[in-house]
Amino acid sequence: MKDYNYSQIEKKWQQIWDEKQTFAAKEDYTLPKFYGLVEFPYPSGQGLHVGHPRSYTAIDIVCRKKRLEGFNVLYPMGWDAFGLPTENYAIKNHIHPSIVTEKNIANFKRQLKSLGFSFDWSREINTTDPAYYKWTQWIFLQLFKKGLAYKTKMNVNWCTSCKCVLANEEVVNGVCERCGNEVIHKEKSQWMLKITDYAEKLLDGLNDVDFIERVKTQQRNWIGRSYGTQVTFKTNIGDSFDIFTTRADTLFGATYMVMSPEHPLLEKWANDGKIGNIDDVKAYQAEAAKKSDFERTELAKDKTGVKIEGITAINPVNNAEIPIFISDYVLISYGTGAIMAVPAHDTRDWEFAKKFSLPIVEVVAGGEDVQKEAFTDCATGVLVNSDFLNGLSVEDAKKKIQEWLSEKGIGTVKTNYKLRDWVFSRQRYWGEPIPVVYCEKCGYVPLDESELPLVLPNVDSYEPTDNGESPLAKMTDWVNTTCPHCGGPAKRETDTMPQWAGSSWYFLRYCDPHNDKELASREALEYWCPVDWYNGGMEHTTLHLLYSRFWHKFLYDIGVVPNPEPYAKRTSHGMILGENGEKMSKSRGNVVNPDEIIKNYGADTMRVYEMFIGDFEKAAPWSQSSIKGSKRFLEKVWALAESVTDESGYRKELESEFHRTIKKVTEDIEGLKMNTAIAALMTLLNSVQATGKITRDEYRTFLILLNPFAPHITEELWAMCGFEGMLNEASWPVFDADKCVDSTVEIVIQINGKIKARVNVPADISSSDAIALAKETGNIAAEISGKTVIKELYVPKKLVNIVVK
RNA sequence: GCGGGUGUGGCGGAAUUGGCAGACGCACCAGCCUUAGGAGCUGGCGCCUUCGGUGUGCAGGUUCGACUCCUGUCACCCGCACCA
Repeated sequence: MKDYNYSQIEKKWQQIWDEKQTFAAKEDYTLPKFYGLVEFPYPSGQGLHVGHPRSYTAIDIVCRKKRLEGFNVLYPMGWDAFGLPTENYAIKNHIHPSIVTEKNIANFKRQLKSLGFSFDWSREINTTDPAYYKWTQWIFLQLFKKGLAYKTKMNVNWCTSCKCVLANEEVVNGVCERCGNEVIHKEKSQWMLKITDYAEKLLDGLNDVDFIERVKTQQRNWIGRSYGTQVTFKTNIGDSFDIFTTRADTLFGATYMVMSPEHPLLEKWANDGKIGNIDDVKAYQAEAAKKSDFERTELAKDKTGVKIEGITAINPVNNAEIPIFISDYVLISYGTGAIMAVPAHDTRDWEFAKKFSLPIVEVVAGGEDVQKEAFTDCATGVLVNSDFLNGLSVEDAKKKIQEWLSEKGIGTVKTNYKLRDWVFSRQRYWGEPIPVVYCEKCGYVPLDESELPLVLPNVDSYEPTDNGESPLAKMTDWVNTTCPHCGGPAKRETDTMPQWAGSSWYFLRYCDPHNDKELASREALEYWCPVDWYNGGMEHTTLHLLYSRFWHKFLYDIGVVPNPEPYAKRTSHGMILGENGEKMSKSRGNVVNPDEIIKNYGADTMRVYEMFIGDFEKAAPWSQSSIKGSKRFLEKVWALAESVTDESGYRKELESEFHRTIKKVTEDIEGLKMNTAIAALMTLLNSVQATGKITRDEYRTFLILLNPFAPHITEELWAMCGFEGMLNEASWPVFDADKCVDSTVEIVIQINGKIKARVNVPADISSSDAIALAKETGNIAAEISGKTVIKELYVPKKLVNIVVK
């Protein structure tokens, strides 16, 4: 028999699959469908990482199995190709980003093909292709028309190294998610998308989808809904202002107020000359503005602030005059940018009150001394020192005070979210142009849809500028245009869209990727959507995953897509770590190159190994020696072809094990437990090997079960053994539940829970027979003689336990 | 601080309506085969000194029986982080 020449075999089948378009999704919309999706990669210059195939292989296995089960499967792939690294490479080497992108894509595609993924390459998409980003721009125009895209001057996150604005989601621990450099605040005019309008829908939609729990939790926390009350406070100088609180019940305990240093009322009061200590206030405001996010969160836990002299607030419940402070522990971007401080029942207010020697008044009894520690428990407290609220529970007091406030017209029930609007413009070249012009007369005017795509023009230099403008701003003949509305002179928007734009709807394009009339036909969307199973990284939970749900819900609302949620099911894979247990990175020198692995072990071994490596959801370290186990397994499967007999069916002694394995592999693939599915196949192989031969039908079943994991070797063996057609056209085996159990089983016999003996019994033995048999086995009788039997029990197919004293 | 998760051999990891702990694989050990082996085959392999004990982070509890359930506790990882 020939040796297992994986290189030759893999190349052969990859060619055949390509030529025959074996894995192209069918246009027949009457068939049952399955849409499997993995996050399309950013084609970086480094090429594929061994982490990519973990996700791709898992869903490839699911898709291959679904095809064998008769589903019309869509498993597409494409390129999320706009982005900074390409642009930076282009700057350094003076090559146009599109050329770099093309080269990187070719390399990625070669690598993906060499792993034998069953992608439908006829539906390949590329976010930098004008035919694609035409529709990205089109969606932006729809958002603009509905008032969900707007431009505003605001305090933004600015990465000093990328020279670019970042979304909140892109700032991690005060530094740029991409380059790790410091993020500062900068006042800039930016395009924004009103994702906050969808906060409620994004939260509620989570109840209707099958996402792993940690994804749901993380999105819920990020959106951060909280129910509370907005209360209006008057001041001694007449102006009033609103605060937001979740603890309106503690209103009697409010002993001071705090405003964010950026609160707009401060400027008015300063201009009106109402602030007694204006210099101190201005100094504090300047100090706060200078701080980066990092300093404000990490280093500023220690409370600082300045009391505003000359202005006091009036507590509406008792008309007490209380001081107003400014402090950066109150954020302008959340709630109303001002709070009532209840030091007795809020830890932060308590710290501030201690530092500034402010009164701490207990209004909820049930905790320790509030002078020593804030009492924040809502469940057990009882209201005190609160006039008409006294004696009520926190919950009841909230209701009562809300009624009271609303009667007086000074308080309303209010829901707040942590989620902020999405900063949508970037001062970089390599992104989708924003299809809007600015006209002195008409303001921001969208391009007509017939003008799309607005193609990214060629520029001489892609260098970002220090003044915060996009490289496109230098292209004056492109920038200067006419207003679509009034025909007068106008300027094009020179900022581009963020990397997240193209990926926010790409899964829709796969349904109908060559359509030049609409982003995808209604029939295609109705057939394929929603995505049945989407696997991707946890790092995208509050970025891509949230953004794309937002766009999708918007598209649903304007009638473009038929479902309110884009993804029916979301799972997430753990990282593949370096051999030393650390994250793989060039600088750590622990990067494993997939090309090397394919060359030395083959794609099938690589696939089996990555699936066998451990729990799919957890991080797992790469092991160069463990991969050999997967190779040996496939070598054994190969060698078994020599021992195929002419017998048909399953042999009696192996029948139940075959049925059990079919059951196990079938269920494990659905549960993404590829490691135990492979273990079951290995166990079955060991059992078969022990008999020294395998029947045709047994081998046939085994090859089909293994096919999704190791598609090339199984297809080759299938052909070698002369089974009908191609393996990918075969049917997934079904198991018979009745045949999963052996007719006799080994049970253990315990005395007082300790194992004393084992015995084979018929699987359907009665309880009394089993116990009787147990007592006759080995030295059980001797062990229990002279003792009192208190209890005897039989757990079917497991054990007999005799309890004695 | 808040939220989520994890803790099992030398290693990756199996096992949950409570029922044989360590499946499967790696590494390792012994033997066979070989001129040779980073190949293959056979066997062994949690810990303790054998009989026999003991063992799933630690300490208790429930139970005939606990990796699994309960109480407390420790450690680590991830996410968010002054969100009122």
